[in-house]
Amino acid sequence: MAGNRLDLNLLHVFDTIYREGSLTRAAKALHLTQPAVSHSLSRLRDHFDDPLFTRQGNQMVPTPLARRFLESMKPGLTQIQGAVNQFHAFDPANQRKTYSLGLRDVLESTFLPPLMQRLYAYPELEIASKRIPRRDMETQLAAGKLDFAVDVLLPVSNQTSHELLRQDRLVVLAREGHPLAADALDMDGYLSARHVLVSSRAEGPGIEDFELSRLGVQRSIRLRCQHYYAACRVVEGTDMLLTMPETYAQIISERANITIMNPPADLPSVDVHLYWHTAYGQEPALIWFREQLKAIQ
Amino acid sequence: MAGNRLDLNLLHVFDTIYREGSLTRAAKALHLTQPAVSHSLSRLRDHFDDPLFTRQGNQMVPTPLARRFLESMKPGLTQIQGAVNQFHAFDPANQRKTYSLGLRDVLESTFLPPLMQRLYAYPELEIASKRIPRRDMETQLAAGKLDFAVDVLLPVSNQTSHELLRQDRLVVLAREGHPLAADALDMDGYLSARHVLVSSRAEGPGIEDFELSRLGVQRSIRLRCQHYYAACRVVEGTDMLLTMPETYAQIISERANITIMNPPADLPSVDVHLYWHTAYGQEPALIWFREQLKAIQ
DNA sequence: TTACGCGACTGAATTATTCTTATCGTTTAC
DNA sequence: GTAAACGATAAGAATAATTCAGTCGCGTAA
Repeated sequence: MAGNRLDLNLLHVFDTIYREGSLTRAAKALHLTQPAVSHSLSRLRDHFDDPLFTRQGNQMVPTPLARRFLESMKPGLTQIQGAVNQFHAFDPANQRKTYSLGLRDVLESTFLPPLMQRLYAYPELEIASKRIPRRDMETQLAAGKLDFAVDVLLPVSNQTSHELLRQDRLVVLAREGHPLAADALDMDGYLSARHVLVSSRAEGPGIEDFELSRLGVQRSIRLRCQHYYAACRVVEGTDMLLTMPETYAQIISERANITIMNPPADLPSVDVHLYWHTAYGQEPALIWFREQLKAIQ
Repeated sequence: MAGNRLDLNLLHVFDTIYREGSLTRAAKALHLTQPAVSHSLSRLRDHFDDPLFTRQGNQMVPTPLARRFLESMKPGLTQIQGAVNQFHAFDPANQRKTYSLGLRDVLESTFLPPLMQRLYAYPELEIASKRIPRRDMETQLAAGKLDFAVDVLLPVSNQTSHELLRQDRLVVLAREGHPLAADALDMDGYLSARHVLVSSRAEGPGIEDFELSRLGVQRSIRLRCQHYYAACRVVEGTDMLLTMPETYAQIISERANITIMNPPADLPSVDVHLYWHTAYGQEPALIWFREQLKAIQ
């Protein structure tokens, strides 16, 4: 590469050194020898006039400039790799690939265990789950910082595609031996109890409350908290009821003294959708991953 | 480059051939010889197993696959170039750079003329203005398809930065010789007339109507349309009034038989903001451009 | 139709770059 | 304290890219 323009292939090397924290390991990952990587690094150092990585103990620690640089070039590199791979089949058994997922807390517990079980056969694949604010979901997908996001139905621009992954029925949880758990739960019983509401928002009703008010009734919410797990602990120790999605309820109830009951009326289901950037979603590696996600339902 | 991984430097060549539509011109732009570019192209052809560009007459036309590929890799390439340039000063006089702006129709007329006048001294710079739906603004900024967007104040995620560019006062327009134009416009006069409302939305009041209803009055809107220019033509030919931002009103009134009046009450001003992606905005070329935009106020 | 010129392609030789092998100096861990 | 691990460096080898020279195809003009 003539001129002062940076050799783009060095970006791969830079990214790998950053990820591996070692020239030797980076060399192995790149199928090169250690001196080759060392030379590439020195070329990068010349270009940026900065050491980029300093040796501390037995790992190469990035300098602040290196951090800033990676931060701003990594999404672009991911996109380019995706664009290039678009025209070649994806081989999950041999190709290394990191998928980054946006999952809200509850979904981590319901999705990751079966997903990792399924992906265990592919040791080269790596999953990174992040919790991101809803408002940032689309921009992160568009910026290439996130491959997929899983969430309830949200309004999105047409640059973002989505697909229904799972419809989760709402069920009611009570402690084992709860007086209302003896028979099928009816509306009078449901309304006579005190309730826990789990919501990430600071105020406003839950989706089940919308349906209840449509039926002309109202329940008495005595606790509002952010996590279902905490709510279940409360339910375990009191006579309060908790209304929540069935899948996660099943998982929690396995290790808790909790009974799951059908709700006293037809409540709306929680629709869990998979989101991805329309254009980047053409990449075979991402198409393959979508299939895996759908298969674990 | 060993292995089957694509040499990333070829992407620059690909992009340039695409842009120039000719190997010879691409070679000049890249400071290479024509056969060098030809060789690079044949390497790309091997990799993609596709001609990518076919000669038609005296220009190289991209194949459908080439189009698809450019579409998906161009944003990433732009981002990477930005990330690399981040650490080197920007020289607007000699460096080639294309800025892509998201402008809504009205803003094109108010921004582009003074902007291009200011940028005329820099022949290497290129501006592309696009109209994009509001909902897509953030994702396009995040995807690197847009460098800047200019619009009224909108809710954005913290990945998008914004800055107030200009506060535009609302004024009232009437045809020259309109009976109400003889004296200063008072509220009784304003309300006695029929009004045109310009809005990109299909329904709902304008911002001036919010203020009027706060004052306990309501005006009579008889026409709702999408463009101020069309609305002015209507105003020119009738006794209807139009309330709109002053800057654009000044521009239109120069070539129309229209009088500009102060509104009969303090109306809220239209705040025009400049938006950009927080991370990419660190690039010197973009910082420089922001300065230019602010300077033309 | 033919001649001319432009622009893309090809091949061989040269040049330049990048990789590898071998070795050294540090640092870390046992 | 010693061995192992890791990154930097030097010199030679291999590879890849560039240039030069020439061919071919196509469009344009005589």
